[in-house]
Formats: sequence, C-alpha cells, structure tokens
Amino acid sequence: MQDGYGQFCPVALASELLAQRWMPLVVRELCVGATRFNEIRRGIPRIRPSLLKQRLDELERAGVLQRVPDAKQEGYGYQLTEAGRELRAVVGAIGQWGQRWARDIRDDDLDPGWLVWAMHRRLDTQAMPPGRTVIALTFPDAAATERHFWLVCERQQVDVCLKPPGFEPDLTVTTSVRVLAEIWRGLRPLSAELRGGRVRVEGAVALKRAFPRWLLLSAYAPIERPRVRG
Amino acid sequence: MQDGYGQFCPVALASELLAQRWMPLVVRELCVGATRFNEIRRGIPRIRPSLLKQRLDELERAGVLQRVPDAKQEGYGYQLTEAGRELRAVVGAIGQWGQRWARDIRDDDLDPGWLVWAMHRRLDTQAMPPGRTVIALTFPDAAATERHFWLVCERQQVDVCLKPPGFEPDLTVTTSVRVLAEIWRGLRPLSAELRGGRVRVEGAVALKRAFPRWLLLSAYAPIERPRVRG
DNA sequence: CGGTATCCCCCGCGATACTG
DNA sequence: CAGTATCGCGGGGGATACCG
Repeated sequence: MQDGYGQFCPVALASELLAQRWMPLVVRELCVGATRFNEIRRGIPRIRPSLLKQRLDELERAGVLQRVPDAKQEGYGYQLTEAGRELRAVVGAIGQWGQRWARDIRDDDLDPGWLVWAMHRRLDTQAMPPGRTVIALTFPDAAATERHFWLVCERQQVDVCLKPPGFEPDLTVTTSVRVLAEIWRGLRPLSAELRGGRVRVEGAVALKRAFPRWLLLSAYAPIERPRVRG
Repeated sequence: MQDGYGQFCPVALASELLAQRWMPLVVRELCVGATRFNEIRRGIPRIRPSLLKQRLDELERAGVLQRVPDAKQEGYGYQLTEAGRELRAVVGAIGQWGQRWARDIRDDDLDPGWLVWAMHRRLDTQAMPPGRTVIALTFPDAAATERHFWLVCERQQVDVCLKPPGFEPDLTVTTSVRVLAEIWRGLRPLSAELRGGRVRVEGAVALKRAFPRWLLLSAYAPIERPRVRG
C-alpha cells in the first residue's frame, strides 16, 4: 500500500510523499518555523510520537529536511533544505483552498490548546507595551483541564502556560472556543464580537483598546470564504 | 483513521480530503479535463474501480464536483464545481514541486500505457497535416502486451489504440520507455535523443522533421529540475 | 460503459505504556 | 526532551466475479 502509484508524473511522485496522513501538517509546522520534535508535536497534538518520527524520517530521506545538532539548545533540530522551503508553496495552496472551500468547523475540531498555540505564533509583540505583557485566556465552555491559558509576551518571545505563570495578568479575555476560533480564521470580525459581548476583555483601558491590534490572526484569515454550498 | 485531524486550521481541513491516498491523482485527472469514470481510470490505471468510486463520492460530498447526466454521450459525467476548479492551484503546486524535487524515476514507474495516454492529451494537432495522422509507437524494452501503441490524430481528437487501427502509420517511433518518459518530463531534450539515435523516427521526411513540434510534453516539463541531491 | 460485490490479507495507524 | 515497544483494528490492495 505504501508502494508508489506506478506513475512518473510529478504530481504522483510528489504525492507519494506529501499525500500521506499527517504529512501536510508536519510540513506546515516546519514551514512556520518549528524545529524541535516536541515543538512540532505541540502544533499537531493528535499525532503519535512514533508516527511523527516516521514522517520526519521520510522527509529526511526525501531530502526535505536535515537533522542537525541544535546550536542554541541541547539535542537536535530539524531544518528545512531548499527542497523543503519550496514546500511552502504547496502548503500555501492547500491552506488557501481550505480557507475558501473546506468543510465548516465541527465541534470536535475545536481544540482550545491548539488555538492558543496557533495564536501565540501570531502575536504582534511590537504593538504591546515595553516589557512583559500577560494575557489570561478563559474558555468557559471548555473542559476543566483546558479552560485556562496564559500568554506571557515579551518582545522576542511568547510563552504559553497551562498554569498561572506567577505574574498577574494585564488583560483577561473570556470567550467561547468557537467564537475565538472563527475570529482567528477570519470568519468573524473581532470588533463585532467585542461589541456583542461574545468576547469580553478585562484590564486597563489602554490595553483593552490596543488588544485587537495584537492579534494577527491566521495567515489565511484575509482570504474571503465564499458562501457555504447548498 | 479517516477521522479528521482535530484541528480547524484550513490546511488540516483541506488535507482531510486531499491528502488521502490516490486523491491528488483523481483531482489531477479532473483538472486536465477527464469527465467519465473510465476516462479517469485510464489516467490512474492502478486504482481499483471501487476505490475510485469511493473517492469520487467523497469529492462530490465535499462540493468539489457534481455528477451530471452527460449531454453528448449516454450515462453520466463528473464536472468540477467552482471549488473543484480552484483545486488546480493545489495540483499545480504539487506538480511544480514534484518536477523539481521529487525522487528520481524508478523502473516500476515506467508504465508505457500511461505514458502514451499522457502524451495523447498533449499533442499539437494544429501542427500536423490536415486530415488524419497515424503515429505508431514501439517500445522494444516493454512487455509484449504493451510494446505497441497507435495514436490516431485528427484535428479535434486523438485516439489511443492498443491494436493496429487499420490505417497505415504515417510515422513510426521507436524508443525505450525510459527515454521517452524522461523526454516527456523535460529531463532530456528530444533533439539530443534523436541525434543520438535513442529515439528513431521512420516516415516521410517532412513528417519526421515536423514531429518534434507535435509533442507538447508535460505541463511541468519547462520547470528546471535542480541537481539531484547528494 | 460504469460500476458493485466478495473474500482475503497486509500493514498503516491508533492507543497505551515505557525509556535513556 | 525525544523518542521506542507492543498490541490490535480496520482501511486499502489484489483477485475475481457479476450486473444494469
């Protein structure tokens, strides 16, 4: 079954590698800059580590990435080669199409931990006040273990905490997972959700007013989604 | 296993549909204009009809195609919707990447029947003499049952025959499957293979000289393939 | 032509547990 | 942190036959 397609067409040869389960997500993580094994895993919470390792090995054999000693930290990191960097075009095409035409979001797609992890990559820390800004996120509709998150934002780095980080939050945001997910996807405007009270923000007035500019949303959010099909 | 990825990311939602086995090839066939079941099948010889039907049903449910009564012939045809037509960008990105970076062609990718089927879609009949032009193809290295093919070319239509069509060939082309496959992929120039005698053409001089202009090759052939990786 | 039906087998994948 | 080990299920591949 993992044999090829018996064709030398470039679409077929590429698909032998790329159209395997989980593969587009692994490539997506690498393209947005993840390098460490567990960093990739956080972006794909439901993949088994053994399968992730298998996929990474396949990508290495295909010349898409290299496993290199990590200079900054201990251990190894996965780095894209030129062939791997050019996969951005493939992931981008899939994402663009998905933004416009993929199925609607179901309740079991709504993983709050993944949402916060995705958001933490797309925060404009330059637009925040100097120093540290702590944002507490609360999803009243989520299961107890994934109801509270904290984003500890500094100029060069944003950390996601599952427990109170020890610093008092500067801003507290309360909303449902679906509302924030659809805002992140660009399917609802944040402004309307704030006005309608479906997103509630507590904190200093200056921070509350600046907050919408911190959220960069999904890279695909600007792409218009046509009317749902009948 | 065919459950989703548990993410509302557009890349993940699109991949649930598109990153299944065979799916990129099915979409490719639809994008190059195949509409009938057996027409799609000829472009994907190794797929089981039951699985092809399953994939087509998934695409219909996803709103990518519609099954409509075929006006010209009896039976039904599969037509892409707007969502389906926009998949050309995805197939195109995969094909471009594959042309540049996918693995080299192995012997078991070299299906001569598929090669001839792919070529028949990309023949410039406008460049041929008026009326009917019959090209006989011979692959001395192929198994007996797929050694001989005939392309019966008319202005609006090209037919692939597995048996002598009853018309004398105007041109007879003899070469190995690999050489012609790599020419079709743009990995070797036809001119050099003709000069080197690895492609032999028999027939009237005017036709022999015109023949190279009839072959439009793969749509991805113009894309340069970087040096093979080390 | 455009599929369906059936049986069998394999292995990719998921789940759980464990480790240097 | 970065994986490995083990077990079990079921989707997909192969072959063959059948049908409106």
